[in-house]
Amino acid sequence: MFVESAINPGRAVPSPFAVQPDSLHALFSKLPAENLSAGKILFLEGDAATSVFEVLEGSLRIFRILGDGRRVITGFLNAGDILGLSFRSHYIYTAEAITPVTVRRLSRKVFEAEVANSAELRPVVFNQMSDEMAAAQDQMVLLSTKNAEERLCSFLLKELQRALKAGAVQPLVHLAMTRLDIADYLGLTIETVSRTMTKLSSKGVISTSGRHSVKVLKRGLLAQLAGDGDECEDGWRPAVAHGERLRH
Amino acid sequence: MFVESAINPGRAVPSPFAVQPDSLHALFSKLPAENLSAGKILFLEGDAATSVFEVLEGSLRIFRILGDGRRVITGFLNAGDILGLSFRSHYIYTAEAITPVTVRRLSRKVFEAEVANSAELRPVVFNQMSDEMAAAQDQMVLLSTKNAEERLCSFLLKELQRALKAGAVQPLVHLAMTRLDIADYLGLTIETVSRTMTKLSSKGVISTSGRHSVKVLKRGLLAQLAGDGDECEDGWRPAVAHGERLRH
DNA sequence: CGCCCCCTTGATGAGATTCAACTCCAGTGG
DNA sequence: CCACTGGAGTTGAATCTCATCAAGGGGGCG
Repeated sequence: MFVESAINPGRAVPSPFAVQPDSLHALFSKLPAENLSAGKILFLEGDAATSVFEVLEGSLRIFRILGDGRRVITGFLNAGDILGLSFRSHYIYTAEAITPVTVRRLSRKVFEAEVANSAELRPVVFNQMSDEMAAAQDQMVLLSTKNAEERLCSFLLKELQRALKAGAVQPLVHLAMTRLDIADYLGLTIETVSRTMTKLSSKGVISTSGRHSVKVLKRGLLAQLAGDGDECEDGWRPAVAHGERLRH
Repeated sequence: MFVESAINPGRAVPSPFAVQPDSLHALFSKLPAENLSAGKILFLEGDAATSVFEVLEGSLRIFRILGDGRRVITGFLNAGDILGLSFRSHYIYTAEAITPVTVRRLSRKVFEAEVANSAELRPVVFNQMSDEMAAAQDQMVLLSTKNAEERLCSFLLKELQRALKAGAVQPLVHLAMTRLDIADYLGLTIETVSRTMTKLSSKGVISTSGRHSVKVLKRGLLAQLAGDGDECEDGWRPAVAHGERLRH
């Protein structure tokens, strides 16, 4: 059950269900499902954060809009994900449906009361928040240091892992979002995303069919091109430049 | 006490003490202080996450090292900050002293037990984690969309706000970290940071004296150059492209 | 005082953005 | 059934910002 707790592996996995899959899920199970059609807003940045959501079906993008109209997508959500934990009084980003979406809504008050009353639930919520934090850190690493190809490969690799974890047998990724979404998520332009996709296709790493379907032909190479293949894996430690460990 | 909860303002503030300043602090108050000299490591990425820390004095950098040796600084910590909340079983980054540092160490087990037993403490811990998440999101926005000047101005502005909040009367910022630290934090090179500093000086926005002292001469212009001056402030809302709100 | 490291400044080049044209596809209505 | 239309994606050429490579200052500490 705690296989996800080894050195790094669970970090990039956005699913909240790596541990104790059911206890959070159960909170929502008796609530009515709500439907959003594609393009509809679930909540806006700046709104009072009154609800926590569970995504039952479909995909959403979460983003912030800057003063000059630029959009930064900070994440995508899919079936099984929980949305709305890491907020104080107001939502710090907008959540919008990419595809038709089904969610369950739990009032924040009830949610907090349930968490307060359940010693089982607390570590699950805590782990969920820690995973979100870890994913944000990964994204910061991607945005600070990776070039266009590395970013796109990282993205495709993560989507592939998600698909496989969700039960896919073929290395086939369905990208619900548009190229512009991917660009805004990776800190690139739509043209650069498109060009890089083309380059990966011509290298034989992937093959695209239609706008939303990508088959991964060379997973190893994809991982290598993603740039963090050997990052701190299996016991590797950064060289300590001029410091010793703190005795304690 | 809840002034920090208005639309956005508290978001970028890393201090955990915006609300209920003392309850977290109190947890650590009876513990012995530990000292680290500059350059010493408090903990390494990948270490078992056994402790939570309170910084009493000094500054630290938290970072990850990539396979090829590149370093990504994901944050800086100062007196009053809490370190080590957002972890699962292992630390996901390294924490290293920039200046001589004094910390108090609380075992994770004890910390979790205390939190479990105190209904007062839980929302404080929760808010602290939410603030960390918000700061991470801000950093993602900075790294995705801002150019070198905007990044540096954002950074200086944040440091200025921290200094003022800490009781500074003059608009004087002390940068404990090196240019390389700033570069690794902002996703730039040391040369670009240096050039941009020079440019801001010659524009009369700031004036530097020595390597670590920066006086902010034109705070308004600095905020404007930071690029998010009018981002969603006072009720501004992003135009909803093709969506309506979900009725609920 | 002198050395070393940190920082600054300059010249060049690579990679991504920008601007622009064109293709492809889905949906619509005649 | 097919032409029309508009959004999404692709491709090309020019531009620009920032990284890289290289050399020179300056401050702090022995």
